[in-house]
Amino acid sequence: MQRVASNMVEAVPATTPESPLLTDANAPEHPLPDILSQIKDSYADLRPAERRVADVVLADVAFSVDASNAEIARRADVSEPTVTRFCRAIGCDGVRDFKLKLAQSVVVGRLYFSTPLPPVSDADGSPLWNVVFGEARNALAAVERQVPPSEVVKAAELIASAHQIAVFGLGGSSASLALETEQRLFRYGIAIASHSDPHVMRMKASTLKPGDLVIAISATGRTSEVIEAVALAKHYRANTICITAPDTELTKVCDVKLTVDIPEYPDTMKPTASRFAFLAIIDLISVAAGYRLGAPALETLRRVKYNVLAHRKGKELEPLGD
Amino acid sequence: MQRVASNMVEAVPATTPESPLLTDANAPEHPLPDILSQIKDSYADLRPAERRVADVVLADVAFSVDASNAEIARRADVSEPTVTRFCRAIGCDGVRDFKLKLAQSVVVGRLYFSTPLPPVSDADGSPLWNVVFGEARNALAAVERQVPPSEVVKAAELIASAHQIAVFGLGGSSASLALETEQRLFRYGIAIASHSDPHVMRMKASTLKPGDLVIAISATGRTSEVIEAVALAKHYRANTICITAPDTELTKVCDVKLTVDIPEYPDTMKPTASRFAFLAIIDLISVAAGYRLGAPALETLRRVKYNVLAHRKGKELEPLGD
DNA sequence: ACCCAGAATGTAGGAAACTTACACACTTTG
DNA sequence: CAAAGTGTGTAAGTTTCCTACATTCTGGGT
Repeated sequence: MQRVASNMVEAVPATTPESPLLTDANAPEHPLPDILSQIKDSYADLRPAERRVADVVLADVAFSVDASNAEIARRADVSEPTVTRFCRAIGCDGVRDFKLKLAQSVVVGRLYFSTPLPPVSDADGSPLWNVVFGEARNALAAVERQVPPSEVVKAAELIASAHQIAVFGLGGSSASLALETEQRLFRYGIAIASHSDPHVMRMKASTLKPGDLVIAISATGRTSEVIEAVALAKHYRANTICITAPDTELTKVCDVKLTVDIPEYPDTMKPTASRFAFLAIIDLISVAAGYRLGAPALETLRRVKYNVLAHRKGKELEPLGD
Repeated sequence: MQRVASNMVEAVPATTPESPLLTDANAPEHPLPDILSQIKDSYADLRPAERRVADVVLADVAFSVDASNAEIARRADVSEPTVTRFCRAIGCDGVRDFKLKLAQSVVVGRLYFSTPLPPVSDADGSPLWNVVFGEARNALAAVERQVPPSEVVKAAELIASAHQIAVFGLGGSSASLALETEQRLFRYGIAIASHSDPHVMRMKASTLKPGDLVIAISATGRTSEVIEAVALAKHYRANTICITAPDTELTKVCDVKLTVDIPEYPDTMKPTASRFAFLAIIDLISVAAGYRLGAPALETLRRVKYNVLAHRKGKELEPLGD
């Protein structure tokens, strides 16, 4: 069943699927809409003409906020009702509601790029700082609440008992998080390698055997290359762990799912706060795995640390940082 | 002279007093509205009936955003045109425009308040969790307290004006943070590359010229390879920024020093929490650099982000990596 | 005290934006 | 190759908002 008949849609007021994104209990009022994401999410369900509308909106959000139904329709080369239907399809009450939400979603972007760098004040006020730190904290809190310790323990067990581990992450943040995971775990004497090239990922995946493990990292959970590589690994009976957003494609092909939903101010321009959350998850599983490995890991760690220190002309004791 | 005759107002299209808040020439489009303040500011100039409207709006912003002209009029016990006039009086084009800006102001307000901070969850978790999260939070707080915005701004200026940028980070965390920095900044269309091989670092450093920039990342601030490479870069008159611990060797060879001292619980198993701090610093400088670069960066970023959502198979809008 | 300018506000008609209902065109399938 | 069904546009509502004008109120001058 693809989608309900359009007639039905027009008749029924609007079931309001209620974006599952932000189902937080203590949400302030409106759970701060992320229309742009909603558009992207429902893009697959849209009909051709509606997609043209989506393209127009995504291509020039600023225009769409001010434009009227008719103007958008003209630019997308569709009829006005199609625009209305588009708005409904992505979960709004109508064009007005849509434009309102769209207007709200561009605010965050303005904040980041309203050229004069608003309050440069050294004091406290700058909303920029508030947002960066606030979201980082929220991300941590989200992990704390949403990631069940039992899953972390499961992940640690898989890590501790794996013959070898492959970490997959594609694109900016995920790639560096994958690298970070590798760096954390190899210190325990684990055979681990991170990959951020789709081809290499697939090649690696097809070499895996039972007892091997894949850790997949994706902020969106929809990166098809990663999903395919993981599915491939699974086909060869390797175990799979994902660190991603909940209820996404990626979670479906993984044994252990470490997921967080980060309530975030939606803005494409802004660095995503999920990196903080994922970093925390990586810490959790590596610490847990470290303890799980017990003595051998400790010994390895000690040796690594010793050599690092020695190499540094043995100045002082340091955390295993760099 | 109190205010112009209302007839005049209705005749003249709208002089648009142009909010003096953000009078930047090359502001993207709209200067991010703060209607609530505008209402309060112009309250004195309002006519009695309009003030009733202002009261109603201020008393229940959420209602006003959704309500129609008529509903607001009824609640304020005035006629619809009065509501329209009120909107004009505070500098909007009309009721529609007013509601749009009001909706945006609500978001802006939330940004300022930031972190309603969800109740920091209980302490019953395992000590492992408490340590990981506790230290991550401490790290963020340390950045907030110790890193002066002025230094961040200086760093952003250097980044924005650099011909090319090299990021140096050696070893586990620093290498992935360097990669992360590269990923964040290249989105602005900056020529940037990260390096985590000592030899390559030195080679790169010796190719630098005045106007180029090095960003050095080190948790300890004592990684000799990095320090030497930075010194080499400095010898060739490149600018240098470091992200590291305060008062270390590395800071001595850098122009802009972004340092934090993270008090850590010494546990060999636990990865250093400074990574959270450094990640936050990277966010800050990249956001600030985005501001500094202004419109061109915005456009580049928009293109990147838009194209990252590829229309693959003409079907789904999916991310090309995260 | 009265009247009159002019400001303040409401009323009503009309314009614009948005929505609904329906019809036509184009697929898909038996 | 028809029949069912889906997708989209046309045209006619409906709501929402705005303009023009009428009315009421206010304050000052005589």
